[in-house]
Amino acid sequence: MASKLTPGRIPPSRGYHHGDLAAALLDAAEHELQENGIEGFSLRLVAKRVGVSHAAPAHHFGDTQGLLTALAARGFQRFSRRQEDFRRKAGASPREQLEASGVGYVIFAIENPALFRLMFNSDRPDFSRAELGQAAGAALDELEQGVKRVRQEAPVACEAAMDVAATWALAHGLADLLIAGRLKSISELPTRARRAAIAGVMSRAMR
Amino acid sequence: MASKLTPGRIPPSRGYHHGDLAAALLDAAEHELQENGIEGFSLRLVAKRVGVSHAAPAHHFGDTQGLLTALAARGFQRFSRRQEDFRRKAGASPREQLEASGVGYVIFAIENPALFRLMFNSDRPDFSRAELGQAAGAALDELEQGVKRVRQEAPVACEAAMDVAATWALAHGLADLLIAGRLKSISELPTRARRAAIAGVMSRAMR
DNA sequence: TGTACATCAGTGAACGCGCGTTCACTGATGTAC
DNA sequence: TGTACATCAGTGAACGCGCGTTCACTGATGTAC
Repeated sequence: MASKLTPGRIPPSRGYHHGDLAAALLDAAEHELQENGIEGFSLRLVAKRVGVSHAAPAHHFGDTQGLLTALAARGFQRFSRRQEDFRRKAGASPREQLEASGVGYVIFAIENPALFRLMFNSDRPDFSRAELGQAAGAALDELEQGVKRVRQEAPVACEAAMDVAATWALAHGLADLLIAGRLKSISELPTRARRAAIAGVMSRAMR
Repeated sequence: MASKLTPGRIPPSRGYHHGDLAAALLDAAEHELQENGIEGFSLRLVAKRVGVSHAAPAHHFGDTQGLLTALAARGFQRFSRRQEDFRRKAGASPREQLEASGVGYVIFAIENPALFRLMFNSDRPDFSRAELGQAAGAALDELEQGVKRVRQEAPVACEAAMDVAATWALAHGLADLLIAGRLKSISELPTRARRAAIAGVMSRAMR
């Protein structure tokens, strides 16, 4: 990102220039999304939260869609990384790795419900922009590769596309229902138990 | 609904009074939702589509949220009925019945993507209103009962809550990914093949 | 090191727009007698 | 059957609001010399 600070440079804490407004706007936009939902999202509120005039964001993101596109792209990067976190802590077998991805998928959604909705349930970000299209594609590819590795280990008769669909749908459905506050039998568990329940659902269903 | 026509009564095709404006507004709202998405939904456009002044809807639904709540409630009723359609055509065993519900779940979403999103991915309808809460609850209960009947037939060691979660999540995830235009390997199939693929995913995963 | 200048980032006032809601109204309908 | 009246459904003008966007501007920064 062009506005990224050169390393070691300390941004002035106050003053006419912000220092790293682009990043600050993304953070603020994410909080706005959490608090007001996509339906109540506005550029003016984001600017207000950062303490900057409401015309300032245009210098960095063009328009509202630009900001939401950048936010969704950053979301997909974090989404991939979160799944990687879980894979790193899991066993080495393809199956354990795939399950870990699935758990990471769901946990990310729980940790970032508003962002997850922006990424998956909104028409507002522009997926045709390379920035976002690539980030989203990379996240999906990783999952697809995971499924293929499991099939190579224990080949079965079904079509690969259906394996991918089933695995993805399970993780995605769990994520979406949990953040919508349905499936309270799981979402209301304490953190550790909830995580175990999610892992249980993923592993039983992948069997 | 209070505005329901008494049977046999023919509404005047033109005139100051509409005849059955409440139903017409719901239909128009659904089309608006399809065309503009929830994010672009407005009461004024709905009224315009029906050809009525933009203050008229207030007489029937109070405010925007009232209209969206009624629309979502009607959606859940149709959602239940659609699943029932598929159950009626399926085999009698609990497993076949549950699979049929799952397929109906996904097909409904494909047939009514905007409505499905209103029902599951929006904060705008008010689920605390009895009208909607009951319709949504009934749809879920039916699914839950289906899972329980399968477990009675072939009891396994897992918690019932997890069975429900896995089954629901699979159907829901498939639905949500398909209407988001992801999973193109399935969504771009012709109707019959697509339906078969959905049934395949559901049945393999429920195994 | 100092100065001039170009570039950039953010300001704040102004714009037009569509929105939901309110309100006094009027035309149509149904009912009581 | 006819008339008076209450109720209801829809009108259309008006309101204030927050929105995104535009624009001339100004303060800060970095660079060339």
